[in-house]
Amino acid sequence: MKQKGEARLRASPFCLVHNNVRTQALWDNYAMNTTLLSGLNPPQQQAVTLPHQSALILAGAGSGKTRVLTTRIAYLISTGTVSPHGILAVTFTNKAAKEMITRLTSMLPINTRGMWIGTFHGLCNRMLRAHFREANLPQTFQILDSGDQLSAIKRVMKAMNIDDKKFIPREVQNFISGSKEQGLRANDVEAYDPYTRRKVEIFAEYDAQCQREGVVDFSELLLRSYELLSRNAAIREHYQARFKHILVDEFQDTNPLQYRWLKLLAGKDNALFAVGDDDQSIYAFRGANVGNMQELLRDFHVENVIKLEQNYRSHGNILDAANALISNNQNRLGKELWTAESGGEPLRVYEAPTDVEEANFIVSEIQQLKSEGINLREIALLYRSNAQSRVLEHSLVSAGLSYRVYGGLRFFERQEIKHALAYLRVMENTDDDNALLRIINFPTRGIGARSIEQLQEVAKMNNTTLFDAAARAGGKVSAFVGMIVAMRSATRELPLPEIIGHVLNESGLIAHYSNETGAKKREAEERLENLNELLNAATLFVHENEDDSLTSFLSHASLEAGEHQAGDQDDALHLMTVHASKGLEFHSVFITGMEEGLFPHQNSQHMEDGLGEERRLMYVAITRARRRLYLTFAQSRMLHGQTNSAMVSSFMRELPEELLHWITPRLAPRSAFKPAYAPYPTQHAVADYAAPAKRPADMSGWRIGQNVEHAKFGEGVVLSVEGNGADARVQVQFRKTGSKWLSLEYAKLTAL
DNA sequence: CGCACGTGGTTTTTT
DNA sequence: ACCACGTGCG
Repeated sequence: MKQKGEARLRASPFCLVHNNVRTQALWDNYAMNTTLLSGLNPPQQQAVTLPHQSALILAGAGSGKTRVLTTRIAYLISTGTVSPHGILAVTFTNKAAKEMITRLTSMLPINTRGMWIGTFHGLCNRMLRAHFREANLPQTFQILDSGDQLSAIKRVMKAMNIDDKKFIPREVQNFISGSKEQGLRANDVEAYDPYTRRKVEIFAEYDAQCQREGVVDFSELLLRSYELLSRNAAIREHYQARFKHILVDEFQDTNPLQYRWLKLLAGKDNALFAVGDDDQSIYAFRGANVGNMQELLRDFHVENVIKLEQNYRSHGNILDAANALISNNQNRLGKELWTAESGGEPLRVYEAPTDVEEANFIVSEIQQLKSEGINLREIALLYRSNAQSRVLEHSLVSAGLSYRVYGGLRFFERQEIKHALAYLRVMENTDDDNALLRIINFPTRGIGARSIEQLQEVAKMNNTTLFDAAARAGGKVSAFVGMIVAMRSATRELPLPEIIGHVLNESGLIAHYSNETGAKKREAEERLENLNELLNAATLFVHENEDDSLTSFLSHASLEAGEHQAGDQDDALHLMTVHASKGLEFHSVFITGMEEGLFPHQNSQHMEDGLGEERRLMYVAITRARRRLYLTFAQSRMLHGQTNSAMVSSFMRELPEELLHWITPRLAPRSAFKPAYAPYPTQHAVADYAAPAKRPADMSGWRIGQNVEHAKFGEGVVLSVEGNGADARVQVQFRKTGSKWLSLEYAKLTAL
């Protein structure tokens, strides 16, 4: 066994010899490392065993990215290259961080304590808690989630007397977060027009308000941490001396601020090990900058990019389709997936007349798959936008198939949970006006809008927080203050779950929901269950965390809004957006709504590299499938209450025909195009429906899919036909001018 | 205070 | 079509 491992290592050009330091520890762990490395392919081994230098690992879908990342850490530690203390591993989601810890625990005989493994936000929070004074924050600073941030912005705008019609709070929020993600404070933003200047003023006021109230939003966690490191040499040097190895997952998703944060921590001596896939960059819309990959190569003098191109997930045809599609993108770092598996099945394509029929087809296929023994949990229905799930759900319910929709409201975002947490937050930090406003009159205790306004005026006049103003008020307001103070002293010595139990009762939340009757009864019962679940979450938290303080739990609640729900066990279909599917895999995948305007989405056209991002999204969707992939589309679909006709997605034409099996009659072959127009036929949705045998010409003489020419509008394709005789109208999608309804009595249409 | 009605928005979303 | 949110009335 040992011999075999040794032979393999010798045979590999990427063996331990890379590591020039022949430490005793290395030798001791030789056997262990052969185990660690066995089963890795050569590029994976090369990545895992790289010497102390910065590296970019281009890891394709299903190429063992997480495995390489965790094995790298295990390798560094077991060879004695670095102690756990010197490891910083960063992810984007809590799920990914947990996964990494779980895998490491199973690989290493030591526990992961000492390493910093977590999300960007989690780690920044940790750092700010450790240096709250230097970061100019109260010890018990609270974290605003996006909802909290939005209400805080609305409050600022109200105080500034700003018309929320002219300045839409949501947009201001994007502006503020967007700026911070670029590393910009209000006075760093260059504003050349009055509108932007006003937004900058709101930005500045908002930050001032957050500072007064002792709260930070998500991007503030990062920015504040970045500023702490850049301004405080002692702290910066401390962490630079500590984290010899910095490892980043999903590097293509980093925003400019996150990249600067990483650079600062890496300093000039530490190794940044970045794993990512430019072809799976699908979060540009929220500030991710794929360009960071090229910058990394330059800034860190990365000499060799290691590519992980062997895919262990999908059959050949699926990969071939993905490769063909993504090859249409520009400026790729370059990478082509391959597999040792055979070609497998062709991709199945289905064209439905309507979205409802598309859903019905999917249901019947699922029933077929089910009868073949495929578990429902191994099947995913993917769509570009959430609105599409509705029709699918309807059909699934009728067919009695169980399913789970991902991406709904999460646990800590539920109203009743937010209320309960708000009580706890005010107890922790009375300056948190956001939290105070949420609960001062919930459950209702006779403190109306008028009283609250008065409080706000008093607070503003005396330059204090609402709680201080409330403490000086009388009547019901002072009763409220008394309640908070009493809660705080009554729970001072209690363990976390008991603190929460006390607050749930004393606040009147339990009583409030218990008293609901009539139409709201059911809803209230569910809310009570969730409050009970909050107690369970607290109990679990105490078990799992060393620091089981209330502050720590509240951070946890903000940073980890809670995995979607329990119920992972039951065998149910997965319904989700393509975005949400990243990182997952299924035996069978349905990519639904393959229509121009939907996927690629219409709005992507106005954005730089919008089509490229949509194509990457499609690439992600395709590569989720292990064995079987369906692509379905509908000629007409109900959207925003209106039935729309659409052409098939231009992406369909980017898939090699020989990989496709058309269940419905297939589209006209590529030769039917005249590529005289734009390089991508998206703007001028190209006419390419073959005459489907099933749909004969109707009384009007025109049939759907017919290629036509109009004297004025040029070439197009018939999307639908309506009415007869003098009333007959046809809807035509023209290459150049979009779709139009034409009355057949007047329009001069010629068949092509 | 709570309900009824009106309005705006509806690509993707983690922290 | 549908949902979330805000305002105004009883």
